Amino acid sequence: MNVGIEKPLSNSQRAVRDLREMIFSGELSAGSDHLESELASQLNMSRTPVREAVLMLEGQGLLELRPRKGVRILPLSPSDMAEIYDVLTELESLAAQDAARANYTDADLSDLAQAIDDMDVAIADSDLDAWALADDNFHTELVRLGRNSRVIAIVNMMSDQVRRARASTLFIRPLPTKSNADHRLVYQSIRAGDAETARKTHREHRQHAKTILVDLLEKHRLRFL
Amino acid sequence: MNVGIEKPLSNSQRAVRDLREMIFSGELSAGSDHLESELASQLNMSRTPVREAVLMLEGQGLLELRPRKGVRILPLSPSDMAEIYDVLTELESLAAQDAARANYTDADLSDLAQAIDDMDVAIADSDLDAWALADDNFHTELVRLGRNSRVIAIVNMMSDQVRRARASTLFIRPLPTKSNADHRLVYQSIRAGDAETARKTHREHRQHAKTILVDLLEKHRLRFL
DNA sequence: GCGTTTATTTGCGTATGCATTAAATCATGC
DNA sequence: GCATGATTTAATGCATACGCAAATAAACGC
Repeated sequence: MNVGIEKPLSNSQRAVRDLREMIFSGELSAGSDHLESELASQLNMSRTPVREAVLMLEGQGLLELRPRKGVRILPLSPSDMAEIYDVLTELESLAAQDAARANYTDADLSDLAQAIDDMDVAIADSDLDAWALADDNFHTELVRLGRNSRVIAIVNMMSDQVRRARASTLFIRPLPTKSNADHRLVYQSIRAGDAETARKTHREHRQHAKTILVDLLEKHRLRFL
Repeated sequence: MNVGIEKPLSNSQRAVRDLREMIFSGELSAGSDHLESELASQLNMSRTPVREAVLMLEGQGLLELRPRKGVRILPLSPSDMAEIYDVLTELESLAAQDAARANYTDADLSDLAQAIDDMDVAIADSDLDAWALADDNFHTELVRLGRNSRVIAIVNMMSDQVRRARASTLFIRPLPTKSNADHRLVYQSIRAGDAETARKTHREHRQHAKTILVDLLEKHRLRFL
């Protein structure tokens, strides 16, 4: 176990962590520009590690480096969300299929099952934050079970981008009371080793989620997040 | 048109370009370690832009930064190749489907058709390099037609990694005489607007290519590329 | 000899300063 | 009044320097 000893994070690592946090929290809002030197002084370090962090986050698609204009926090349009959801749909479905083929024991799948149960509880409590957390856990765990490190990396990256939008989208959408039935079906297919059903079910689930979300964004005229 | 005027590339951009080239050409071989300062002097610049380039390439999965051990050019195992092919399969199939839905004109699809014709010629000539180039073009164009910028970015990234292995794999595999029939079928489905067939056909094509390649690597005991 | 400690080397992370160059501002002519 | 070119401003890209920590070598005790 990790016994409390925190390894001293390097400044550039701190910068990555803190900048991500600032982006997710909205402290750095989408579309806003920031000079390297400003960020550096906010984070109490020199430009060098900030620059390195910014370079990495640019690779993650969270921001954009525009020489002499500053660092721009990338906004997400509905069509960006559509793109992201399409990628997530394909790769998570692959993960579901691979997970089903892996002959996992119930113990291996316990985290997945737990996430589903947590979502049920959250829905019963109408606790949107808890639901969002459990939903994250479900998808993270599903992808982990697929055991494709590239898929895991890409899905995490895309999920990060979605996470930013969640603050705005979470409270305008209806409680996803039905969606957990899909989750359970995916879970059972994996458990049963039925790769085709796992894949197909998850795929349809994700496609449905996409249309719901995109329609919602359009309806609320949320052009950018 | 771009009339010959080349904008002066920044040093870190040059570093990215040159390091990539050195990796693809094998000048920096898979598994080898290199100090930042060595690379810097090879590229005639200071450590700073090299470091920035390395950071970006690390995000692309081409190398790994191991403090005090140097920059490690990442080797690709057969299971890495399997992972990559799985991702490519899913995302390219998505692109094929989306392309079919886009109602492209023959003119829009001319590059795709051209790539297929080029492959035919290359196969007739037994020109493996020409075939590889045309094959690249086909896949690049297919994904471009899918019009999902994230898919394009990810596929390019994964293709880069495959490209490194091609030098080793190209000459041990049989001439892909049959594969072009698949390409044509995908093309025709896109042209006909038959998204399901385009998707399914390309998917099967890619899965087939994966098993061929992975088997070949195993058979030749190519543990790392 | 061999394991342990201490010295030395060396590569990295970061700070800093400067030259470059794009943007912004201003001046000038039409 | 507007456009165009000159001038100023300022953010960046990069080189350089330095301290720290890790790796290696050397010295030492057993």
